[in-house]
Amino acid sequence: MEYNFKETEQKWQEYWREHGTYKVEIDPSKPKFYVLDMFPYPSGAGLHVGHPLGYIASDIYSRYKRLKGFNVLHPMGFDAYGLPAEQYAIQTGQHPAVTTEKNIARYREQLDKIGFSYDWDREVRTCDPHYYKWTQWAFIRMFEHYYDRTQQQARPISELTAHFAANGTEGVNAACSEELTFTAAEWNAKGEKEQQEVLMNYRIAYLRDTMVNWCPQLGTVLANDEVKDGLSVRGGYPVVQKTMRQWSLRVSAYAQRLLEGLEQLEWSDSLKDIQRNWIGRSQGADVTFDVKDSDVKLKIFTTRPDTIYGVSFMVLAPESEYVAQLTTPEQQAAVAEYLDYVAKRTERERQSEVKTVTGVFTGAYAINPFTEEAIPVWVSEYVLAGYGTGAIMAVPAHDSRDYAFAKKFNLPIVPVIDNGQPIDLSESSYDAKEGKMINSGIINGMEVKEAIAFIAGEVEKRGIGRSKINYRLRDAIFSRQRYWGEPFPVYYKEGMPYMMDDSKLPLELPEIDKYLPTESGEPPLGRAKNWKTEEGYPIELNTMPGFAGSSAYYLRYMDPHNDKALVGKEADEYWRNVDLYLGGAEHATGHLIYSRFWNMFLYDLGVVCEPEPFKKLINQGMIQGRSNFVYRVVGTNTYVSAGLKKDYETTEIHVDVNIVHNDILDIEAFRRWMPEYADADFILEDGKYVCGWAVEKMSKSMFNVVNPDDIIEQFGADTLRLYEMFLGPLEAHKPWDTQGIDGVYKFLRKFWRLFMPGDEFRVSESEPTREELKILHKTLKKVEGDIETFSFNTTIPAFMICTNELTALKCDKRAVLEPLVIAIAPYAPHIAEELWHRLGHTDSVTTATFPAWEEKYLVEDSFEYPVSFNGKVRFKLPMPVDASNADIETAVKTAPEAAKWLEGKTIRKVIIVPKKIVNVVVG
RNA sequence: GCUCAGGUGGCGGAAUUGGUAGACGCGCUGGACUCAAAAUCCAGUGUCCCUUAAAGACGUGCGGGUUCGAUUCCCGCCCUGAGUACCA
Repeated sequence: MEYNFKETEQKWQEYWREHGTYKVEIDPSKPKFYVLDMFPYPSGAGLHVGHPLGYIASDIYSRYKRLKGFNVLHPMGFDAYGLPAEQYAIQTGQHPAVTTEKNIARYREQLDKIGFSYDWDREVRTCDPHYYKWTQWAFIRMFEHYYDRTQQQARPISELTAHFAANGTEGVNAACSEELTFTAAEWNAKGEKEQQEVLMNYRIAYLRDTMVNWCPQLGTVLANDEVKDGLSVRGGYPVVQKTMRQWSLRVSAYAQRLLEGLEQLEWSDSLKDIQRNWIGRSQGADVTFDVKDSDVKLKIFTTRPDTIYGVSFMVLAPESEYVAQLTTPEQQAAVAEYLDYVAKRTERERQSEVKTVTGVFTGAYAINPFTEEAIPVWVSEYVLAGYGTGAIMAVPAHDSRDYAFAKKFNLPIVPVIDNGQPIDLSESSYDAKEGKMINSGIINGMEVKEAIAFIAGEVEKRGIGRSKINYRLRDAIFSRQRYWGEPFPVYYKEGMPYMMDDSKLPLELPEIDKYLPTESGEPPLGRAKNWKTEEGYPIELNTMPGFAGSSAYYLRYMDPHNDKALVGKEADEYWRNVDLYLGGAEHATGHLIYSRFWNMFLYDLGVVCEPEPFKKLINQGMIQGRSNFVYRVVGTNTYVSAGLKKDYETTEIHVDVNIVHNDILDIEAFRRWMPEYADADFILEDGKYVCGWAVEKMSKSMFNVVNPDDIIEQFGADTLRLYEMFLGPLEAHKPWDTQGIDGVYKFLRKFWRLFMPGDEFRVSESEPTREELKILHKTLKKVEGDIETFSFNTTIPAFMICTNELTALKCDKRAVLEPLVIAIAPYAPHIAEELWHRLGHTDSVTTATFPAWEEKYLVEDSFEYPVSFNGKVRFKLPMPVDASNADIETAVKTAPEAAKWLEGKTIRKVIIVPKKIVNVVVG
């Protein structure tokens, strides 16, 4: 009887649902294991075959861990707030909640068909008030805390106000937007509003005028990770810099901990690297320069204090406050003109024209504290306002950007480092941190490293600066001018923001009639009626960004129905954190940073017991599409086969991969596909039309989307699961090609036939042979080793070989077949469940124990005799250490084991192979 | 530019971490079964030389090196992909 996947898969999916097979509860008697997928945003297009790749891998691992005796938490949910639903709402008037609900239902339906072991009772949706109540709750906590650098943790803002009242800013070491200094008396003299303004400088969630990435087309601001190459990641619209009053999260306060925390994590090195670069720690020093004929102290940040004798000019960022302070009356007009030019440039222009050097002289001169020389102060857009102090000392001889600037404006280039060979400064600067100092007064002759430390110390001694660490990581802008997001639990009194009481949570998203900004330019929530507190205070009109809801969702899965806490103590202490997290690497600088920050904050508050949310992380690769092309002869409706196209001038046109088989076009289907092709002519080769192909992103516009539903319909879910794993290494990007799926489909049917040699299900209870046991244990060992290392792609061949070998032996022993059913269950749960029940079990295969393999069955026993192998004879011999080929030959000849097999034969070749085995080719 | 990952048959990819390169699958070729097709099964399939086979030579991006032995380690290039981009 052939395997009927359709009937079987449906039957067991229903069984699992009815029996609550995948429901999980806290069980202190078992070790826990938490396997998580990055939850999807349910888009209108539904899933394509690329999406489930990671889900299948994590499901295999979950099922395996369960068979290994772990209590496995494996939940799924939806990142339900997002731009597409809102855009759709703007166009159609359809409420985003309705669209989202519909898309989720579709996703759920598709996911269910694949046979995942999710505990759906724990599902979370970020747009559900029961869920976002806790997003709002966490935000309020961030508002109520500041970051104490001395204690290296978040502390209640009340501690800070108490300190201010007693000592002013004296002794305060808090993360802040700008360093403030005031006395206790000054603090106490301030009014409520003034005090609140000061505290805003310290709060972890704070409201402030900031330079933001404004995207006019989307009508909203974007975080740094939502912008790429000056364009919005979603939509690809231009982004400009603009000052706006926005909520921000003081992520930068956690920079050092985010950096150090990486050490403990089992993440790929490349992913850790991306985060390290994003955090961008750099060790240097602040140095203050006096300004000639002025009281202004010009503070700069440098990582190369050693080059201070080579400073030949200073540069300010155009947005720097110093510009106004330092510009001389004579230069006023020129500077104003330059600032105007800079303001008009978009972020994209600025980035694409990096090589173009621009700038203007302020007219001011700074005094080099070491040489006492007066050096000109310039303004240029190559210096960024947001990093360091927004001002630099320029050393053109040893910094390529300063070099380009000096060349353009004819400023002096003074070498201060000698690396042994003559340094040629006519073409480029010498940026390396190696060599001896020259032309450098007190540090002449020192090595660069020495000089850096010396000058840093000297600067500190003279009180004109101090060592400083800067981070590239910026605070996260947290306001979005959109409708479809979490409302802020914030109201305004006399223009100052106040948090709502926890008892008012969740603050539910109000209904509005249209989803566009208001006529006066307010965000969509400006349209909401009665959007005020009971006391009549107006409520915040912005909503939270996409990453708000996804930052702590893994905690909510632990205790999804708890109405009293984000996560209860018991649940948190049992499940702790995610043991295995699977998702795409594109979240490296967004979600994965924000989540770690959010979790560390909650850790500081004692809400969670682990400082890091995701212990081990695997980035599954993307499944790309494999597109097919036809070639239209220019100016005709004639299409030429790929092999002949070089003789014609052609246009390449995407053709639906679903009407192409093995790169051969189904001509009739093509004619039916679109009206314009109805009377197409073809130039064939060998009677066939051969299509071209290319690997591209899987997308509708390329006509290369493959829907998992179609694959399941044709081959079944187990085949889809196996094939997705078989395609290649989990972490690699790889194209989907349906052609190869036959192989695993055939394998499953062969596996089935092991139990069904005739028409009847039949296993024998007799003792297996040593050979059969060897095949079994070899396979079990391979499967276990592969799952533990996430090499799922090489497990499938192991199952195939095993099945072929057992088929050849006509093995029907229960003692061999039953363990194989358990071993394959994580990969192909439906067929395994069916066989398990046919084997006479009444419980689910998920409650079985993963069979242990034993070394004793794997020991090679045939090596005392030579085996014929590709015309070679193989011996087991101790491998001679440090032996030349000749020595090995001697060793072989004289070895007692070998003598009897070499009698009267000539050794033609000796090959040493692993495990001290020698291959001898005899003539 | 900098950082990281990678480059193996017609294709996807293996190779127990320095030990028989190309497992397994696809595709292709031939055969069995069939009136025929589908399905299934069997055999072959890196390149060159050759009627075929044996035997041989060459083969893991390119050029060197270490080693008895290198896809694996080292040095220098080339190419592809990803991240990042005036971060001082």
